[in-house]
Amino acid sequence: MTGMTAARTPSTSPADRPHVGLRERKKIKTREAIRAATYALVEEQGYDATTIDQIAERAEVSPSTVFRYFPTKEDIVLTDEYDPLILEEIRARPADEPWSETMRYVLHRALEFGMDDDLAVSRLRTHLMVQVPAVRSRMMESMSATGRMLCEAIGERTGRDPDSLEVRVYAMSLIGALMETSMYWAENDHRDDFAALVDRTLDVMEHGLPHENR
Amino acid sequence: MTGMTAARTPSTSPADRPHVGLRERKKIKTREAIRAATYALVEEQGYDATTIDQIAERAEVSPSTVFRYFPTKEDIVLTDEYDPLILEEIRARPADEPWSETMRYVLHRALEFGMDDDLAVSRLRTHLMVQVPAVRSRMMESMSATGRMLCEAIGERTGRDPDSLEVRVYAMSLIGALMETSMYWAENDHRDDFAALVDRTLDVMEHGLPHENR
DNA sequence: ATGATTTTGAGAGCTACTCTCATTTCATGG
DNA sequence: CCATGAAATGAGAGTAGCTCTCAAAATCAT
Repeated sequence: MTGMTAARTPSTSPADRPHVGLRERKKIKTREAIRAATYALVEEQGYDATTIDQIAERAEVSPSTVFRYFPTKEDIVLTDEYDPLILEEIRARPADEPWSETMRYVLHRALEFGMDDDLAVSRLRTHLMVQVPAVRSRMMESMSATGRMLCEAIGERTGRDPDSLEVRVYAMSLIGALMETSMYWAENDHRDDFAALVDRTLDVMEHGLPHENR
Repeated sequence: MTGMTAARTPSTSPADRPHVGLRERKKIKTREAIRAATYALVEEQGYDATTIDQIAERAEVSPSTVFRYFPTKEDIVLTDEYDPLILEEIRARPADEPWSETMRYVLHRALEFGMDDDLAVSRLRTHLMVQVPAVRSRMMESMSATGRMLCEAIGERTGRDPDSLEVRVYAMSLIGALMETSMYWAENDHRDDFAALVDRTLDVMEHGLPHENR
């Protein structure tokens, strides 16, 4: 079910902005060339066996350039710029909607974006997350950034202090839960429907462990 | 030939066990020399500025030996061997005790052990956790190992499948929460009473965010 | 086209970490 | 007490991720 391709990116016409020059376009191309090269090489030889030099060679740039675009090797496979989107999505929800419903809705939206975009990449990413400790670590780092964003959102929404222990703990427990959900999904070879797993996760977060074993 | 093992006194007398030879003792000494050297150097110059060579020199071993004792630099400052202790502690609780109370009790016990042991080291560790991404990452890794242990414990205790999504999600959300609690403590310069923070954390995990802001 | 600015490539350099091999240190049986 | 085997150590070479610098090349503004 890969519907919902309605809201495309709003007009990439060149006349849209006067300053989308050749430079910007080349940068984007380079960035994607590096990522594409990395994905290909990692699938061919595995993550550890893939060196920066190889990536640079296949992407037809110098090794220096690779580091100019990505601070670490892990970042090449992990770019998630969803945070601002999620935040927007949260802000767009009616203010009187219960928080748990907002969360559920927003997460499903995020999944549509992230997975529809390229399911293969999502799978590779979660797979690497399970296999390669360095990637997993980097992923946790980036998710804890998402956690801080969540704190802000909760603060705006409920008037609570976003820096209070309670809000921070709540946000990070959610992040930890979702992290584990991704691992579970990948460990079971992506057989489950990820959205369904997320729903079960949110159930646990709302109501605790179910009393019956399944 | 056999060293006559006398009565069961858990004393550390040398004749107690025949096989705690000079070799074992030296290994322990080396291990602690490396750690002590690292702590000292890190407090003098900071984590990143401290190299393995410096550590080796101050501990009076070769750099090779440092890596023989610790797989990574982060591990030198992060050895937490508490997991088995915690597991034992959980198993020792009465089977009909509510899980949340068990958790609360066990965590407080773990704090007594970990903090009383050497408060200064606990502070340095959590401080590094906030400051140095690599240390934080490594810490998260080791805490996720604790999470898997928790899954086992929950399985034993409640008869649930320890590999089920629900149990794993619950365990990891707890781990994430406690991680954030540590960060909060360190970020506020260890001014709060850590045990009290843990209690507030467990409250959030049990009852969700409080409705009133504090 | 000219000059200013940005991006890139080349390469040196640092450090964490691995691997190998010879040397030293401890354990043990006669 | 010494000879033999096993384990720990040190020395050194090698790899790869990552940083920094500087000059060449590409793009932009006028």
